Amino acid sequence: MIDAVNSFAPTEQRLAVTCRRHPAFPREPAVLVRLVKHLYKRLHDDANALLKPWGINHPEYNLLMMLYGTEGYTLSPSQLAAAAGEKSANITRLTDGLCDKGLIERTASDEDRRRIALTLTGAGVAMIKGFLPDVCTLLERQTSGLQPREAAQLEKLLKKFLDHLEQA
Amino acid sequence: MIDAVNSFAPTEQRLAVTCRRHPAFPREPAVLVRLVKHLYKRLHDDANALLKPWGINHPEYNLLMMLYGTEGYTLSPSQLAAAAGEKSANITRLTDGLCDKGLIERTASDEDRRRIALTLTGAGVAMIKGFLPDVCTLLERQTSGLQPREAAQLEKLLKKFLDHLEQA
DNA sequence: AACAAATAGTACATATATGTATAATATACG
DNA sequence: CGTATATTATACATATATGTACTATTTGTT
Repeated sequence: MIDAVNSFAPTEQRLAVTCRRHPAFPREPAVLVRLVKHLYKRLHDDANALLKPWGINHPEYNLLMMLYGTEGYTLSPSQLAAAAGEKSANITRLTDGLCDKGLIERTASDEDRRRIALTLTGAGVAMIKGFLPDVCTLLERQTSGLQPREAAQLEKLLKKFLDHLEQA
Repeated sequence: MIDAVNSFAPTEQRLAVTCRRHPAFPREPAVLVRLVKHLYKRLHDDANALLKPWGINHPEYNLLMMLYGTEGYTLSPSQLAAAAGEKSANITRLTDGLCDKGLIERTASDEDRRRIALTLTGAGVAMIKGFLPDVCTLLERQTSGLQPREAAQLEKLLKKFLDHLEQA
């Protein structure tokens, strides 16, 4: 093993001290919340680094991918917000940038005048096809430490965690 | 069941379409990355909301807790960055704010003149003791959908995921 | 001993993200 | 039908976060 030092150890150590001082402090939830945060920061940074040469950042990439996975490559800002996990104001800011880059376009909705339709352009589709191989490699590398069975179990548990958060 | 609609469904649906279009697209890693992101955003927002009446935000809370869990309530900025999972420039900005609020103080290090010692003040310790009950309640509620065995398994898998990210 | 390389922490310009007010429009209700 | 309520999307002021250059200092190397 190259280097078994666990980057989470400094965090866990401090939580252990807090638990000794306050036996009622819920160690497990505190550990889980911080693991999610550390993972998120790392995954976010790695994706930003890979996408930088393509002139987009991780959230922009995510929006493009959610449109790409939709019939007609089209979603409204509200739908895109839900699919991408972004606040509505951020959707406006991010989609402004993607429009400026010519990767998506905004058009009025036929059925509801309050709504806007966001659609991938030809350039947007081309860019996705361009970076997909690199992104696939990154994604595979990020989770290569997990066996398929473990990844499936992790998915199940993360979903359960998320579902319950949303019922509170 | 009150409302079984799964907030992650819009995301997963789009990933499924992408996988059909690109069989080599790694669905499992893409799902895991987005579950982590959705969880992080939600956990972050909930903590910010709870802490707002205390005049601090989630990252500031986290720094206070890492100091609280340390001998003498003292860490250097580098150590705090590692424990809290924050970039060094953010540590400077956040600790500036906590100093302004009188919750921590900066002093020179005896053993290394490049270093600074960050220490909780009496007011900082008092604030932690003040909000801990509410934070404990939030933490317990956030993970109450998971059985203890599931939470332990989730911790193990998240650690494995994180460890591997850091060996890349 | 002298110099090179690395580390610690910060300043600051820039990037990213958000809360909330607002206007326009659709839907619900009496 | 008229009015109230909810929804959609955005503007914009503010909050949060970061990359990188820099200075001071420590450690490593020759």
